[in-house]
Order: sequence, then C-alpha cells, then structure tokens
Amino acid sequence: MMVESDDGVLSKDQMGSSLIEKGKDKDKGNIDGVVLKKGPWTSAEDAILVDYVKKHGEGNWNAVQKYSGLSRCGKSCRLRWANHLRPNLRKGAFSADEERLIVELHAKMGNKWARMAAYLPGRTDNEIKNYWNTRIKRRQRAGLPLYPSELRMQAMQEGQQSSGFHGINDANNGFFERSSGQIPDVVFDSLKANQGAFSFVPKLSDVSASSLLMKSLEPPHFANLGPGALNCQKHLQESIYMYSGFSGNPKDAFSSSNPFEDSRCEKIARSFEYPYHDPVEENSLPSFDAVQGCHSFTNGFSSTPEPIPEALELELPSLQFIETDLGSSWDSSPSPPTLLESVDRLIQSPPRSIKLDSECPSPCNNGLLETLVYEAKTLSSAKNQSSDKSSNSSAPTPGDISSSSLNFYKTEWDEYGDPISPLGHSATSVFNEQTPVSASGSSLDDRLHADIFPVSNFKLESFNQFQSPAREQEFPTQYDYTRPDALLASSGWFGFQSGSFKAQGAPMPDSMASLLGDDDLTSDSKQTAEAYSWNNMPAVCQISELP
DNA sequence: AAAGCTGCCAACCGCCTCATA
DNA sequence: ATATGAGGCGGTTGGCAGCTT
Repeated sequence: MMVESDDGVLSKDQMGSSLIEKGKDKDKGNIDGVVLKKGPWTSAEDAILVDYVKKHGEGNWNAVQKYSGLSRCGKSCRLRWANHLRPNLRKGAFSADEERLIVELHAKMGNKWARMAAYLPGRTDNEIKNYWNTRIKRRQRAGLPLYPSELRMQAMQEGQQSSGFHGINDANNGFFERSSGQIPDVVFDSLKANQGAFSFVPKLSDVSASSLLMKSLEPPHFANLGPGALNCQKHLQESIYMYSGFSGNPKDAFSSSNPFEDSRCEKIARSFEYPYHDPVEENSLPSFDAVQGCHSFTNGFSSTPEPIPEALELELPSLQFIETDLGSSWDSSPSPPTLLESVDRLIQSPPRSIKLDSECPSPCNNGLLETLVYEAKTLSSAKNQSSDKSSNSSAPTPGDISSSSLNFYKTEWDEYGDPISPLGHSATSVFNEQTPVSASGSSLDDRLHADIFPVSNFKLESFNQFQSPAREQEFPTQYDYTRPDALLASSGWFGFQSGSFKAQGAPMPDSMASLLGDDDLTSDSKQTAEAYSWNNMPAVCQISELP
C-alpha cells in the first residue's frame, strides 16, 4: 500500500484517508481545537516522532503533539512508535520458529496479542494478530484444524506422561491463569532451541484442549453471559471462529466431500507454509461429508436441514457441541485422537442437521444458546417419537432425555455411515481418550476436570439462561447446575449419564466414573472427586457459583 | 487484459485498566 | 470515593499488491 513519499507528500490514498476531523473529542482527532491528522504516516512525521522520543523518551504521547507540533493524537503516536519506529523491531516474515511459537502461545493464551508479543522479540502485537488472522482464514478455508496434529499429539503424549498439567492443579497459577500474566515455562521450550526439524519441541503439557476450551470461556467471554449476553455471544462466536477448522466458506464446505478435490482448496492448503508438518491432516482432512449436513448449531438455524451459506459465516461456537456419539467414541481405536484433536474435530465437525419433525419451535436466528435448547428439545422429542414406535414402553425419565438423544444421534450417524460423530470428538471421547486406566487417577482426573468441565459449565450457564420452569423440573434443584461436576453427574443436559456409558459396553474409567457419580463407587471417592474437581476448577467456573 | 479474490499490512476505533488528582 | 486522563489492548477496517480465473 503506499502511501507516502519520502518528501512527505501525501499520496492520493493518504489524502483520502487522512481525514481532517473537526469537532470531535480528543480521542477522535481534535485536541484543543488542533486538527489532528489521520491515516498513513509520512516519513517526515516519523522523523518528528523519532526525534521527540529521543529527546523525551517514550510515554506521555499526548504531549507529542504539544511539543513537536506533530498533528497526531497520542494514541496514534504510540502506535506508530511501537509498531514501526522503535528500535529492535523485527520486520519481515515470521520464521518457522516464530510461527510455531505463535501457535503454541495462541493455544495457551488465546487472542492475547500483546502478551504473545512479549515472547517474540521485535515483533508487535499487531503483526502477530495479523498473522494469526490470516492463518486462520487459510486454514479455515482449507478445512484444516487450527492446531497441527503434532501439537495435539504432543498434548496427548505429554498428558499421558506427565504427572499433571502444569497449573491445572492450581487454578490460580498455571494453565488457566488469567491475571498473573505469567506463562508456564513449558511454552518457551520451543524457544530454547531449534530442536532440529521439528522434533517438535515444546512441552505442551499445558497446551491442551482446555486452553482452547477455556479460550472461549475466559472471563471476559464467559462472564458476559449475564448482563452482557450479547457481548458474550459475540465473543463466543469469535472464539469458535478462532478455533474452528471448519471453513466459513460455504463453497469449501459443501462443494466437495473432500476439500482437496477442490483444486482451490488444495492450493490453499499447499500454500500453508506451515511450520508443522501435518501428515495427518494432509492425508485425512476432515471430510466435508461430515460438514455437508452441517449441523445448524453452527449458525442458529438448527431447524434448517440444509446448510444455509450465509449462516455459516456466523461462526458460532462449535465448542459447545458435546458429543453424544458414544458408540464411535468408545471404539477402542489403537491411536485415539488427542485431546486437542478432539477439540479440533469437535470444532471441525459441527453436527449434522437433524432432519426430523419437531414440535419445538425453531430457534432460527435466536442464537446459539437457544439453538442448544432447541436441539435438546428436538432430540427429546425425537426420542419420544421413536420410543412410541419401538417396543420399548418404558417412559423416559427426565434423565433419559439425554441418553435418548445419544441414541438418536447414534442412529442418525449410523445412517450416514459417518464414523466420526457429527458432533465431533468431545467430552465423551475425550474422556475415553484421555483416561487411561490409572490407579492414581490424580493428574488425569485433574486434567479431565479442567479440560472438560469448563465447557460443561459454560453450557450449563448458557442453558440456565434459557431454562424453562418445565426444565427446572427435569433438573432437580438439588443439583447445583452451576457446577460442572454436578452437571455431569446428573446427566441432565448432555446425556452423560453413567448408565449411558455403561450401556456402550465400555468400562468406565474410575476417574470418570467418579465424576459421573457412578454408584459403584464409594461415596468417599465421589466426594473426593467432586471436591477435587470443584477445587480445581478454573476460577471462572467457580465464579459462576456466586450469586 | 480485465476482473475478482486473497494476503498482507497499517491504522483506527472503542473499550478497558490503572494511576493520579 | 470519585473523576479524569494516559496508556494499553483487541477488534475491525480499508487499501495495495499479487495471484488466479
């Protein structure tokens, strides 16, 4: 883009954009009647600013205009200095190491560009942000997960080997830390050395699905479910957008069962220049078959059996999709997807639209949360219908609703012959995948709690907002549904009924059983598990318990 | 060759936090 | 305790360049 000439003459572009605005407040370009310029900086302006900083140092940016005569607002000066003029700035393309680190950092921090920039010397938050946004677009377009399989695999391996996720045991310090600004050292292992051609460096024990999940559940996002529901929705959409490997491009999403059948996608994918070699994704890109019936969770048009292109761009938080396909999830795959992969798939594979007649009104544009409620109702309705048809005359209990939903989904998916749950790998599969039979059960349980429950909790909060009196009956009040463990134990919302798990013929790991309130367990162990989970819940989740 | 698309980049905007008066 | 200003941050926008169709 250009812009400026060295003699400071404005280009036509600059002339057009260097607005001279009058009558606005200081933030809008007018200080004490002095008209402040906007738009691209000229080299002359740069020189003035540099000179000013040399003399006065950084800071007090609003004084720049006063002392140097530069017709720029303080903010603009600060930005210009920080992003372009300050010494030791590193320009040019990101190196592979930098890119890798960005991915890691993003997995950990989310969109905390400034914090990320602190670990990329010479780079600015703006650069990182731009890079990330571009990267997201590319990967989304190609239907690739946002995080490479190595990263996810690493998370899995680390998770199984380590004694526990860093920080997971301490909700205030580690992985979910939100206030300290500290980052566990593990993140920087990748900085310590170029450990060869991606012997994939970083210890990602703390870069797990939980980070992804928590990303969308961060206080600024999560807490807004109250008065700031709109904001929350926006943030949630953003969050999912960020983590969605699912392309928002309807063409990409629906034109081909294999994105690489689309030459355009192929080119895009090949253009990734991604520091991670990702053979998994290369060879098994998410089948858009799975997307084809794209569950309208993605956009709130849940009653619409056919995908609505426009809606796809809404990028709703697919993280909410808790998998109910226990059948596939409990398959004893030799190499189960990693935790992160689970999240990726969870994100990538929005559930299919369910074609069924429902008495439930469509949530249409009412948003994701309504959609969730609607979906639950729909599934419940479907179950009731199928129950009527079947010989099973047992009346469903409230708790059965979710499990019936499971069955329904399973049936639907079986019909499609899709081995991958349309809801993706989510909680159940994650449980399965991430819960080796462990006598100690400690760290893993912790991780599970931390990784899974935040989502559940979020869902619950979301759900609560739309909870009807009738539903309140379905969800007995003795459950504190603001508590994710209680949620799971109750099986009320997403069908995590212990019986459902058992019905799948898969042994329930002790750790999970305890979470789910398995009756076979002693009350002590359940209490321990509950206390454990609750005490280790990220603060954001516990906050929700407050009145 | 022209139009369209995408990536990249710079800059702005609004909101938030924090320090200070 | 409150108001105000400075600075910081994240989201968004808009324009140019390069590539593709």
